[in-house]
Amino acid sequence: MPVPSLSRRERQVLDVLHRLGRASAADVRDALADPPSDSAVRTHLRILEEKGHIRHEQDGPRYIYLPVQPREEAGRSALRHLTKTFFGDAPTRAVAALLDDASADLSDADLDRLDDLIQRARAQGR
Amino acid sequence: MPVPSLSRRERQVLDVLHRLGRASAADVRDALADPPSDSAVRTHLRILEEKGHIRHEQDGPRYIYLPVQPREEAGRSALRHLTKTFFGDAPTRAVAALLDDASADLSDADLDRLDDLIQRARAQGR
DNA sequence: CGTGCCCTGCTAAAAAAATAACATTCCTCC
DNA sequence: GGAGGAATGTTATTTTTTTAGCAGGGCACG
Repeated sequence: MPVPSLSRRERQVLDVLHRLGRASAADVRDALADPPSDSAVRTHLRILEEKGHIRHEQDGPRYIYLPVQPREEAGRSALRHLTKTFFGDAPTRAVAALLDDASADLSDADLDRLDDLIQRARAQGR
Repeated sequence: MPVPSLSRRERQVLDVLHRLGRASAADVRDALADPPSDSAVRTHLRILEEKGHIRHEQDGPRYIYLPVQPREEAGRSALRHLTKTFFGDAPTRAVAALLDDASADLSDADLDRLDDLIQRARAQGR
């Protein structure tokens, strides 16, 4: 398990970038529940970039920051850690928790898609 | 979204406790990838307890620490946050990632159980 | 043109976190 | 009952994090 090398704020900022996909310093600040000064946010962005977790593109006068690691991939890795930590490394149990939590909001189409995923897993498993 | 009030180390230590269920200071230290001194671990445990995240029981001469919030519950809450951050708040997509990642290791019994969960969700949805 | 505004980079200071040293307490076993 | 060992509590120090102040550059617009 890789030691998380991010401080609390850095984690927050990086999460925001994953959520938004791409964002300016001001966007990030707006998305934080507990925002520090604009200048502070900028410092974190600069440090995250130094550490190689994000990069920026120029957009006219301003920088637009984006995560280096694709969202999907970062999500998988976070899921693995979470599954280990809270679900005894049993993905099925994590899935159960997700479904249980969300079941009220799932459409029939969603459920069909899930059935499909399971079909695929069965097919692949043999 | 609650602002995470835990520092990096505190998060690590609490994760270990969730993973192990219950653990002494030495157990926690052993479980850390990058362990500081025994004394440092103890300080974190004491602080986590002050903050109300963990509690301890006396076990003979030593303390056994455990999370206050049940593992399952903490897991759900972490899943919600993760789903928002990395999967556009779409639980189905988180499930897809989990299954995709784990499909090779899932037994038929696991898959049956998942089918069952989906059945239930369908039943509940109407 | 030049003034004001918005952005970035740099730097320094304050606050929080992480660590470990040391004292103390309690139990066990001779 | 005393010595040794293992655990906890307390406190101090170092390191990291977090924050913001301030200078500089470029663009838009009067």
